[in-house]
Amino acid sequence: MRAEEEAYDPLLRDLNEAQRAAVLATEGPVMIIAGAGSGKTRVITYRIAWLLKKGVPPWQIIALTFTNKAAREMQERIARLTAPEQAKALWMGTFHSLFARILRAECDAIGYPRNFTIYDTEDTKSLLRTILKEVHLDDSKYRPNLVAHHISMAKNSLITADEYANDPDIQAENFTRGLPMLGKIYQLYQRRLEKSAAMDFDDLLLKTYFLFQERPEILYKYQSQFRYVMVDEYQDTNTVQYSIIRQIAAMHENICVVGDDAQSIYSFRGAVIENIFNFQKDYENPQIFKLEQNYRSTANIVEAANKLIARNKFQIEKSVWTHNEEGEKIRVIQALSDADEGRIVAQSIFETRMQTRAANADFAVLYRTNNQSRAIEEALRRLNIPYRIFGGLSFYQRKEVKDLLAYFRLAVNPRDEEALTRVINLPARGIGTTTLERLSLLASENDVPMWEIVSRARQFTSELGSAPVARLEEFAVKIQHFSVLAEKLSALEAARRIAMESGLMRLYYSDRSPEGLMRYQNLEELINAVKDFVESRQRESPDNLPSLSAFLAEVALLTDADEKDKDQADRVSLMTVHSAKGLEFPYVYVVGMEENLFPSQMSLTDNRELEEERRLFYVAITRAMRRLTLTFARTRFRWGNLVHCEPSRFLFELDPQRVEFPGQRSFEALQPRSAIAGLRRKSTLSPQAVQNLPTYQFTPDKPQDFSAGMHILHNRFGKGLIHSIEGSGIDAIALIDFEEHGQKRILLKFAKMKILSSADS
DNA sequence: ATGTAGAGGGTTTTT
DNA sequence: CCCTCTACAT
Repeated sequence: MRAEEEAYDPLLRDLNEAQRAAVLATEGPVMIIAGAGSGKTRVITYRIAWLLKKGVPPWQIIALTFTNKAAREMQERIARLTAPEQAKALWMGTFHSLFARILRAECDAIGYPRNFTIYDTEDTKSLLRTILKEVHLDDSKYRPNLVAHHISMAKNSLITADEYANDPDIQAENFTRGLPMLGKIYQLYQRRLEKSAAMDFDDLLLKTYFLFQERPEILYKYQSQFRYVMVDEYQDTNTVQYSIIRQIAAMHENICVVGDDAQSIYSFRGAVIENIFNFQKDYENPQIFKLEQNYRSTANIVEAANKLIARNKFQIEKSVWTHNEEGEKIRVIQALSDADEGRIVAQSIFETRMQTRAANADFAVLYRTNNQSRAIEEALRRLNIPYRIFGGLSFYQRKEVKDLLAYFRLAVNPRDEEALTRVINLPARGIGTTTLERLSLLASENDVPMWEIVSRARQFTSELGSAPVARLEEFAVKIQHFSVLAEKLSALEAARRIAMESGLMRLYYSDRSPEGLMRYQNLEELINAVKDFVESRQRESPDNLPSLSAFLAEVALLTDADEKDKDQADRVSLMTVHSAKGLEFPYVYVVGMEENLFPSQMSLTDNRELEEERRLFYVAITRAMRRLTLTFARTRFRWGNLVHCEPSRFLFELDPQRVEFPGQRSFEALQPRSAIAGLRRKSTLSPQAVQNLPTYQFTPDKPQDFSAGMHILHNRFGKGLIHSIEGSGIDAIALIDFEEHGQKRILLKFAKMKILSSADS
């Protein structure tokens, strides 16, 4: 197609100039920096539609997203732009789901069965608890949550269990952390997963990486297939994701990454914001497009957000602007307590609805932490305002649902030890803790999955006793029967029969309490989910019946955000700022704008983390289309006691021209002078100075500013702690312990380092 | 084997 | 505060 024809293609008419350029640049490395509200999703979907229109077969395009929801929405939009069959044949989905698909196809190469189980975080923690108990480690010191986090971070950084356990630096670090056994636990955990034919979320990525690394012919196959690679939210990729993308894209280099460094908010789970900064170095001659026109928000909101984010030192230069009207000023409201804050928000929603005829669904209340929802909920209920909470316990995490799923899992993969221990005595069949302990011991002595012992219990009669053996045999026969059902029947039939014959339906039915009833209904709901799954699969290919194992494969990667909103009722949305990313609402309330909450107190000591909090606030602000309201409370219940709160420093970082204080004369009137002075002092950088800084720059502090005990950030070696300083003046040399690079001697006059926190803080 | 009381611990964010 | 785990009693 010629350039002039392209300009007339109806597909391109809906795009502005920058968007169109980004869509048309299909070949070679491309980075699209998409400011908030600049039509990012539109560009991705149109770009893919354009490729399809040019005749690229859909299966040659892989498009990676972070949530199933994003993938689904884009796929739907592409289906509308092109044809549904085409959209369906795209490799479009989350990193986890697409790589799980590849791993199942290539399972032989990694020594896993096709039906491997995916452990969710619950399973992971439960397995860790078991291991900790077995090696007699104190789980209040080795908190499963903490251990899981360290293992996850290691996996996200491509460090295997053996590497982790054998690396002297890591060992030393864990020793000083007071967790010397971490490496050992990681190894045990990994062996246990493999014995269970299970993978955790991170394994789906890590094992894909090593598969490609160790089997070039398999990598070659996928490299050849995926001629076009697209990655959404590139600023949130971690090291494994980044590395796999490089592997896949290496052949054709038709890679397009889309993101916004200003919205990078997931470093806590291993995201490396540098990935987006480094794109220009990683790929040759990349084309860079910046989508800077905001279509979403009023000028007041856009400008306030710009000015706020300009305070961050690490960023890619861009200027988001809008043609939209000036709009209302941002409202900052003080509340006396968290309950009062809820009341104010609810009242305001009520009034706004009356004045503007806005729908409930036009409102969102955003908060930093999930537990803040409570006060808001109560207030909304009092005014009879319907609401919906996003996040929290997902359907698939509820106990009874996990119980039945465990039976499904066992039917498909009896080696799944978490599933086995979960239901081996549910409903109660006289297999108590003693028997379970013996089973576990036998399994590790014989180095086989626990299921081996259960299914051959008779051979261990002397260890287990004859009564338990009889019960175990009965249980084993039942599971084997379920396996046959799962193999022979459709997912729905198998699910129904397993639900009945496992005894779970009866168990929960017999509980006549309201909670019991709820649980029973949830089981039915799960069966319905299987039904939906079967029906939607059959719509795609009517000839073959989807199996239970196919259902499990899909369900393992669903989260609460993906639950179908069958309930389209008109409700106010309540959610964390994190889960609001990518969404927009006409009226947004950001509550809890207080020090130690937003920014979170965990972030205060580390400048990088504080910048991430600021980006998070940027995300919050830019969700709003028409009106943005920020509230903070002077007191709040925390851990059950009332604490005094200070307004967030972020409030003081907003452009005063764009803010108003309904019912207050000014910000100053809200508090004692000293508090203001203190907050003001913390934000000394003038916005102009910040804006004039070059792209992704690094401003080092001066040599004389450093002293022993400081935490610093070095431009090459990363984070470190100054051990001591020898000499003085221009020849001073610092001995620094770097987190990643060990101890180094650095001449201060040449060092490019920043102070993260000083010794006394 | 099941239930209850009491202690202890956790609050950042999630595929 | 609220949830979960444990210990102990039944």
